[in-house]
Amino acid sequence: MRIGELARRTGVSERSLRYYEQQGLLAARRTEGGHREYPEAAVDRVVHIQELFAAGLHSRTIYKILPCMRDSDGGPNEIATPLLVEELTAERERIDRTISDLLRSREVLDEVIATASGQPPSPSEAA
Amino acid sequence: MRIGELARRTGVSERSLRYYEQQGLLAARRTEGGHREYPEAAVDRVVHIQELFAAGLHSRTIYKILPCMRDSDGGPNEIATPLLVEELTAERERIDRTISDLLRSREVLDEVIATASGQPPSPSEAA
DNA sequence: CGGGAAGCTACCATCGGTGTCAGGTTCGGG
DNA sequence: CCCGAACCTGACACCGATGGTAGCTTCCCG
Repeated sequence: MRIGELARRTGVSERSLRYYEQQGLLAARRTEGGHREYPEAAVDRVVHIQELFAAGLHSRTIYKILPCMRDSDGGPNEIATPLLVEELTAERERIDRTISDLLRSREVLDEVIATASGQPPSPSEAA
Repeated sequence: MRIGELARRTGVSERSLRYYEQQGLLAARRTEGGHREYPEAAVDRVVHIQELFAAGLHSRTIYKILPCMRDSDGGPNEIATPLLVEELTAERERIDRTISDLLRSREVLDEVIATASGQPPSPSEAA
């Protein structure tokens, strides 16, 4: 498929898809005239990429782990090097901290919301 | 206390503390000569601010919810307006989505790490 | 009172994914 | 063949918290 369809099907802008390619995250064959031609598997791959971006990983990190993921494009996988594993472990810890922050902040929001709803901070009923 | 001590005690840079003030998040009395003078409660407040920043809230949003938080500086609180509640609810949903993304991405990382550690996720085929 | 530590303001830089525009080329149905 | 839709490359802008520098002032201990 071409870039327009891929964008539509993934909800990712064409701009971003080209950026992913530039970062080495997403390969594409080219037509004679230079237009990108994506395989079906590209849809899943873009979804994966989006997830990792959403988790705050940098494109360079994603670049390194993509070949180590299962079913990244159906083929067999590479194995992460010890160095990469170390990096991913650090990333994992960062994610854990972020989740903790989010949970705590969500509680704060809930408290403010509950208070405004006339319920002093003990979550029982919602209006 | 002055800004240096507050920075030390909260782990937040002086630069950021001045930024918080500029954004209306953190008030400070001034000495004759113009130096900032913070009360003890500022430490807690900065911690709160950091948590909310860490959760991805913008300073403008933090500005609006700070007066609605308990013990923000020990005094009585304002009650969030319906409009603010709506905004906070949206923010809450965003946080929920972010947490989901993080959990999923963490699983991905764990899988890659586990695979590299010699433990294939499903011991059916070993290449 | 002198001098070094600490503060002040103001400004510019950075990061990185994404939006957007401009100007040109390719594609493909009618 | 023609033309509009789709695509191409390249460049610039943005967001927003934070880092850093420069040049000057204030603070406070000795």
